[in-house]
Amino acid sequence: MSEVRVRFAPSPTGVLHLGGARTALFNYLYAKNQGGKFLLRIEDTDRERSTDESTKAIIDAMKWMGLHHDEEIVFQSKRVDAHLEALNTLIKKNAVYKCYCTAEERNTAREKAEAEGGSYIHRCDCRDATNEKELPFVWRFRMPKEGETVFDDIVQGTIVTQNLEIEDLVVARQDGSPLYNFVVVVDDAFQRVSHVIRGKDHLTNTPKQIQIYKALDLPVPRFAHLPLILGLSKRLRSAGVESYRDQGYLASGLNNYISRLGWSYGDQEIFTFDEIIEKFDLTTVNRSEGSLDLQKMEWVNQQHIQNAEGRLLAKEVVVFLEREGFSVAADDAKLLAAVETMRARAKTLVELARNLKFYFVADDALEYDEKAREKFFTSVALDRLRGMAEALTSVDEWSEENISACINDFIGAQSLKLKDVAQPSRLALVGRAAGPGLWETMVVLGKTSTIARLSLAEAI
RNA sequence: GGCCCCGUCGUCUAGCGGUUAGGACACCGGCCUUUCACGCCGGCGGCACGGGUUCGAGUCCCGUCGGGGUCACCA
Repeated sequence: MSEVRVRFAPSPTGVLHLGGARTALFNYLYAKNQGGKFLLRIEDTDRERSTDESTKAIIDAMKWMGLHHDEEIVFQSKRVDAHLEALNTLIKKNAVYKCYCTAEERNTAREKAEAEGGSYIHRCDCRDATNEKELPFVWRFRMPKEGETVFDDIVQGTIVTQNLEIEDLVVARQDGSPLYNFVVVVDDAFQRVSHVIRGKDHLTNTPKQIQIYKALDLPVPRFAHLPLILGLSKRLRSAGVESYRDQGYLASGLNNYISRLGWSYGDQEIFTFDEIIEKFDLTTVNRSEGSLDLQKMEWVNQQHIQNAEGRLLAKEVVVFLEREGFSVAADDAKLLAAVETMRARAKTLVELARNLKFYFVADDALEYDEKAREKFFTSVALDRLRGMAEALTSVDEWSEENISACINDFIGAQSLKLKDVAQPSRLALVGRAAGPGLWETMVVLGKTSTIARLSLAEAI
């Protein structure tokens, strides 16, 4: 069996949005699952709209997602010679013809067709004209007029198109520059692409391209057209992968979520990246289109935050802590410990970083939640906090066990219950009425900070 | 409008002629508990509609309706 070679071929006209990201991901997954190659081609022949910034943004986004391409990136704009050569082949084979029709002529014909309630398919006398004219022309492809074009789409099933329904598409502009449906064939053949995996919006291009493959005597690849992602609000639609990265998504979480849009593996929801690669199967991809569910996406990300290796999570969150104004080393022992106390409480890295701030703020700069302060910092409570602070000075080995024993002695001596002091102390230590368990919080904070914060607590 | 594709809880999905139609998110209860989470238990909620085929249809066929894609000298 020949090697599986797939490609992702974005046009660099904007950011890599989720739809494109999923196409790239599915290509990558299929390639890796099959032990094949994942190629990247930048379709930058539309000079008007293509930008270098966009190219860079797409490459960066893919890199972040972990979708590393094999072989050199192919820039379509650098392949015009090959395109022109292929065009020459078509000309020699009489597979294309000169069409002299003007834009006005086409427009009136189109309007007429639409007025009659049909669709416009360009047909003119140029195809059968025998005499050359000294007029501007485009090259049109001589589409078969009879029969049908059939292909077996891996996800969509058998697609049959009547050849009469396929237009004699223009293959090269008046200025001689080749057009998309033509160059995509030339380039896919050049890169020896075995499977074309792309969005379903390309479905109607496929029969045209198949006819071009045949005219050029090139092997026709297999096709797989992915259902589109619907229900994206305009804002979500335009949001690039990097905006999700900035919102605190882990690459593994984002990949997991978007892979499940159209693909599934029994009842399993959470997958590591390697697991998706191992289990991915194009033939089980759904035909129906799906839509984004931000809440579920967050939940999936949360699961990945919970499962992530501690050092990796710490490394990821450092950037977000930086944004909150805290500079912490990725391998800082306190950070590592702090992350462990908080990971179950964050859906995103942004949230995790915010929750972690209190560990790193100066003891006398800790701010208290106003509502909680009014509720818990009663004068009785504050007395108890100071008592606790004093009792804790006697703890030598600063462990959860010893801290817990010390505090229990303290409250036992006063016939109190843990409930009586838990929330006031939490507020004094964390600044909020919610947070990790007290003992673990104290351990991470350290003896000095713990005692300082308990003593510093004040009513308004 | 022509052509093409799709249609299971609100959302993502399992199902591949015989199931009490399963799971997940969200939502609502409860448990756990020093708070908030996490976790656990339970609940709500679905085969778009109408015809066939069949002993039997979410599963097969046709139609209707609904949704989407595409109809460039863009990619």
